[in-house]
Amino acid sequence: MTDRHPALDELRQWRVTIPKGRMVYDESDTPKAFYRVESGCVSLLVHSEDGHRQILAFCLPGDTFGLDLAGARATAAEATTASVLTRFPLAVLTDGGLNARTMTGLVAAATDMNVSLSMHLRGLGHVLAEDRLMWFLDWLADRQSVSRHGGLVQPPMSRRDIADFLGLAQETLSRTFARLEVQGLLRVSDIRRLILRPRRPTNSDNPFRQAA
Amino acid sequence: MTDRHPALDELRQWRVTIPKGRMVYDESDTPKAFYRVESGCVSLLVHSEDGHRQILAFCLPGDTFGLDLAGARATAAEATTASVLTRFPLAVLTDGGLNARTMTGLVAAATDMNVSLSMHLRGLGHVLAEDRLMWFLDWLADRQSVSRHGGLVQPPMSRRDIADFLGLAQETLSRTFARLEVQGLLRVSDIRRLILRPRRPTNSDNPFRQAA
DNA sequence: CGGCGATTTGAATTACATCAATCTAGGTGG
DNA sequence: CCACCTAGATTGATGTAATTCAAATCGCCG
Repeated sequence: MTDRHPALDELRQWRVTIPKGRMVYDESDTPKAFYRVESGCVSLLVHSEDGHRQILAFCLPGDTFGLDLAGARATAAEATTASVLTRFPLAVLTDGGLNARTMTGLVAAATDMNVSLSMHLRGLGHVLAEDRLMWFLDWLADRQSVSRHGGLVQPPMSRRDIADFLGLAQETLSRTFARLEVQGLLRVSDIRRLILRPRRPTNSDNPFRQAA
Repeated sequence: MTDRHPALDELRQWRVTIPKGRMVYDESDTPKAFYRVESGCVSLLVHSEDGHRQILAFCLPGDTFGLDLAGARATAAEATTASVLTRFPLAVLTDGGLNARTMTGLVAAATDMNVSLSMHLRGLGHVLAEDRLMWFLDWLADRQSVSRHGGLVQPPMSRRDIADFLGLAQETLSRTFARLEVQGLLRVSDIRRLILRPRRPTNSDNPFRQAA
């Protein structure tokens, strides 16, 4: 899981440790490297001129991000929690001398991000805040492989981050959490420890996310 | 513009013509090829079990789509207007024998889609329907290079498609068009011919979208 | 223990979705 | 060529869910 694209290991690389809140890169920076999350959580986000904050993706262990070929970053990347990353200089792409397997790994890393962004767009398709939040929690549960571990989910990010990810006001998110708890879909053991009620067995083992 | 990644031309390929409304591929299909739009418009979309339709991306001439490495398509692709596509079999990725330039082109095509999806997520960050619609129209104007051509924009897609792209009800979209026209931001010459009021010159020539 | 940011709660407002009906345009066939 | 038909688009009325502003509470860190 943490090494979804082992072909990348052949690239020049090194570990970097990012403290919570630190930016990995900023919007409009010139891309110099891409990264793989080893531990922690990094969010890709943009700031509108009107102060609005929108998180495009949460990158969890195993995810690759920052593989941008344009002249400037379209998003910023910020450590949501203290994180350890593997840094791959982008220069390898122009240097040449890469074997086919590695190049395929790069394409795979890029398309993985596509899948992630597509899922997000799909999640925002939900009109009701409750549906959006449940969708998010299901996603997180899948990523943390807690489908059958008693439903304990531990969001590594703040409520504000979740709100900015789901396109909701913080207050709305807070109220939605409360409403889901009343409905018995969820129990907030701690602000970062949630217990999901087991989902109905229908397509619990979805064939499409198996090899993801 | 239509040949943003000329390296791909070295791949095995052929032209296909898709009539309006025809699916290029469906959700959960096994990916066999990826495509470049030569003319027309293709939308990438998903259908929720509750009947909700969400368009993730409009692919216009020059855009590449369908470069999926997973075992199944995450989205469907449907011709919004009659379209001509170039079809590239995905087998080339496993066959090997690709030169570095072509592989880089593939990575570039994949990251282009990332940019497109990111822009969309950013657009959905707008809370007000008016802002979302203006963002969409600005995007379309950019893609049609009409910044300085008198502001004529010709959306190739229906109102329903725009609504499903922006996550709005069709009725809301219709009312929002009307409201923008009242405010003088827009004139609806014809349902598929809009005239945008020139934007304030502030960052009209944004350095970041120069080389797209 | 104190303080500041994060989160929650409350009240009022507003924008959007929904349901329903009307209107328009494009296409077909007589 | 025109009447008809249907899908797409608009308009209206109404309910509701989310935003906003404001204040209280919680919780972490020093």
